[in-house]
Amino acid sequence: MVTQPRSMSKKDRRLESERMIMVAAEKVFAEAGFGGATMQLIADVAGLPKANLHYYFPTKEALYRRVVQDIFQVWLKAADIFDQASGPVEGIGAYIDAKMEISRRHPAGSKVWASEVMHGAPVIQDYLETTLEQWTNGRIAVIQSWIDRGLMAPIDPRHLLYMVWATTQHYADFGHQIETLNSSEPLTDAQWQAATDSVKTIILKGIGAKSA
Amino acid sequence: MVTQPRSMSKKDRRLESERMIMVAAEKVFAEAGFGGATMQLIADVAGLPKANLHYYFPTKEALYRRVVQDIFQVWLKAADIFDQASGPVEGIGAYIDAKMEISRRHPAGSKVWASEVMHGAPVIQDYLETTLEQWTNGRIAVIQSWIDRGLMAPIDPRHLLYMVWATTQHYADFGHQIETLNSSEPLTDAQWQAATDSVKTIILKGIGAKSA
DNA sequence: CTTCAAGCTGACCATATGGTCAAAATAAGA
DNA sequence: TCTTATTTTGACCATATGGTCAGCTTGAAG
Repeated sequence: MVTQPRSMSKKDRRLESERMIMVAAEKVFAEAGFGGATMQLIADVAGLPKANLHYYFPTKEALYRRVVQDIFQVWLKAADIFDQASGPVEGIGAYIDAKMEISRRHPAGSKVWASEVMHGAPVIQDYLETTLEQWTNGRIAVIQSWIDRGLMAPIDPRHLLYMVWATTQHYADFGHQIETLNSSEPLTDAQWQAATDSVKTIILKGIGAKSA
Repeated sequence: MVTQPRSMSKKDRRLESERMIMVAAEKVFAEAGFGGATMQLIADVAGLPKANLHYYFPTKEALYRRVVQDIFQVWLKAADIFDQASGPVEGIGAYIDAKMEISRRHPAGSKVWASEVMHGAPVIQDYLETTLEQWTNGRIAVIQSWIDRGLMAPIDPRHLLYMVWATTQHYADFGHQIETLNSSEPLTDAQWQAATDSVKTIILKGIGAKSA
């Protein structure tokens, strides 16, 4: 078994090409929106001729859909931590950590998601109605159990989730505004840490979270 | 003095026409993004021929710029309450009330603003660097004075502001997602009130706000 | 080496879009 | 009523864009 194969199989090359295109597409869709993005620009960013994109992805919509689906998966995976927690301090705290990390590492993905939802979720409406709703209801049940066990104040779990989503994603979606208000400098490690701490402090204190 | 003048002056008619176009434009820009919006669609929504739009607004960018500037004004005005407050409970509480009300009444404007910032603020960057920065610094000073007077916990005022912005605007920008998770029904009056209460409760408690 | 399927690409096309313009319609003032 | 400035609009244009396609290249299997 070779750990770093010099040459890839055909299947691997195909996946690799698709991956490169999707990375470029995510970036361009995030910067220009679906309507403002052009296949030509995505091709340029990916360093490929435009016709090559259409070899791997038949239409702009198809490419966009794949990008959004990809982001949604990252989104959901970040929530695994949530379930293994014994109480709100650990669970919500870790969830905020994870979501802030995603905002920092994958701001483009967050923006594409935000843009998609803002425009009425034309391509992932079915995901919202199925996967997201199930996930949300599951998490609401967990939070409710914490409330029932007296581990936090009787806050409506739904609005708590919205607040966590809104606040953490804000650092990605509105990153440009935040950077501008930071003397047009990207946040430093320390500033990201301070932001995360502030968010966690306010929310955990705000819901009266107690360790289990 | 006639309270409801049957006929308007030339100036009024011009303003009225511009207003109608901008209302239509705000809606279309919010739904489709700048790139996805078309002058033809805006014209259709406004009930005017496309050429008429270009009589009042020379280019798509000019129209868009006016729409964004308009929104920014509403944004700033909502903050007046902030200053007249004696302490964080009244000031931040009223600010959250006002911003939630805006999210409910002008979701399209919020979306246009979000879209603009997400794409790097190509047309209102100067506003971010001047007006918004000044406004923000002013509010930070107010919050800091509250902290100094022991009226709230020593939270970084900047991140507190971001949290208020993020959370309140989330109800407009992600309104579609929220509606989907609400059995695809718009939030009722009671649900909006519950949302506002939840947000205020968590944040005010989270920062340890005391009445002055 | 030959074969052939998979991968790649320049050139091309139909359409949609932002924007223009000349002429018609309308309204205001003398 | 006549004149003039403003407003309105259908028709038109140049360009950009999503998508197609025929032919070329590549590389693996036999």
